[in-house]
Amino acid sequence: MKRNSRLSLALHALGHMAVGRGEPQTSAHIASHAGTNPVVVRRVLGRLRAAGLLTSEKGHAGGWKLAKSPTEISLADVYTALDERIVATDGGDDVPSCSLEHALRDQVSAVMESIERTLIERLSKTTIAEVCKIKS
Amino acid sequence: MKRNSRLSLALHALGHMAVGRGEPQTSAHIASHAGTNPVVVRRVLGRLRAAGLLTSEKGHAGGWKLAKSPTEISLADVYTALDERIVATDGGDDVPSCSLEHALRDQVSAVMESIERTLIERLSKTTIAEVCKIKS
DNA sequence: GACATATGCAACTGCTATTGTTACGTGTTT
DNA sequence: AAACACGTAACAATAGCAGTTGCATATGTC
Repeated sequence: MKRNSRLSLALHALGHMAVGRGEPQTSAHIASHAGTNPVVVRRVLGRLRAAGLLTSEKGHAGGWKLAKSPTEISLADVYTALDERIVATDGGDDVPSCSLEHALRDQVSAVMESIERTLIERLSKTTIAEVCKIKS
Repeated sequence: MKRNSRLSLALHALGHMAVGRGEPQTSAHIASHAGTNPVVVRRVLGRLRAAGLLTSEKGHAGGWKLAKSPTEISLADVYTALDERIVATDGGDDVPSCSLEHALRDQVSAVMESIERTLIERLSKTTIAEVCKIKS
């Protein structure tokens, strides 16, 4: 896989759950279709569960299910659940040295933050249901 | 440094040039203030020069200068000059395996592309001059 | 209870992208 | 000629992830 694979994998997994309504999807199943490893799937989905987007069950007939309706899960939910901060560089905390550099750094990170917010706002306008309008 | 350092470094460098009007900034000067290496600075600024955003001069009193006014350089110019595609994953060309997976992949990349466009549109609304409204 | 199944988690390996560094060439000014 | 600054190639060091293995835990079936 390549960059941004966490977000991509998460969306794929959510897609599987949204399409196969009700029946829990196992990490092994998702992994085989996504061309990756079950452990990797669990790692990513674990974050989404921590954010309350889905639930998991152990044992027979276990697996992963959506915690909400696909129409209630936005891409922003997924993005933030994964702690992705694509644009903004969270705190490069080295000494500001000169004051001009300090001011510059502040300006730059302010703009980055602003853009990050714009990105999340855009993401919040698309739901999992829309991404998976394939057969729904 | 950390991730996304190219964009950040580029903005810092452009900031220095915008503030120190006229006088060319050397890569060594920028590097020391940005806490990195002159060669790294040249690597990044070389791309911006290729995009026509700035010029460089060799020899005594040489260095880097803006090719346009700070008000004419948008963040989108910098972003595209660096060939950054933060959101979209350009062509993960592995076999689609099952058709559902194929459709899902298409949907996801379509959304990603859309978001990338939104991001660039947002970036085009901010200029270097605005980022450096420190003392202008 | 025994067993199969599936998640939870930790530790380790390996790969890849990027940064940092050194070295040397080229052009420019004094 | 000498100092200066960019241009570029080559290499080392690093960091972030994906991938893998192994084992513990929980759950349903027989």
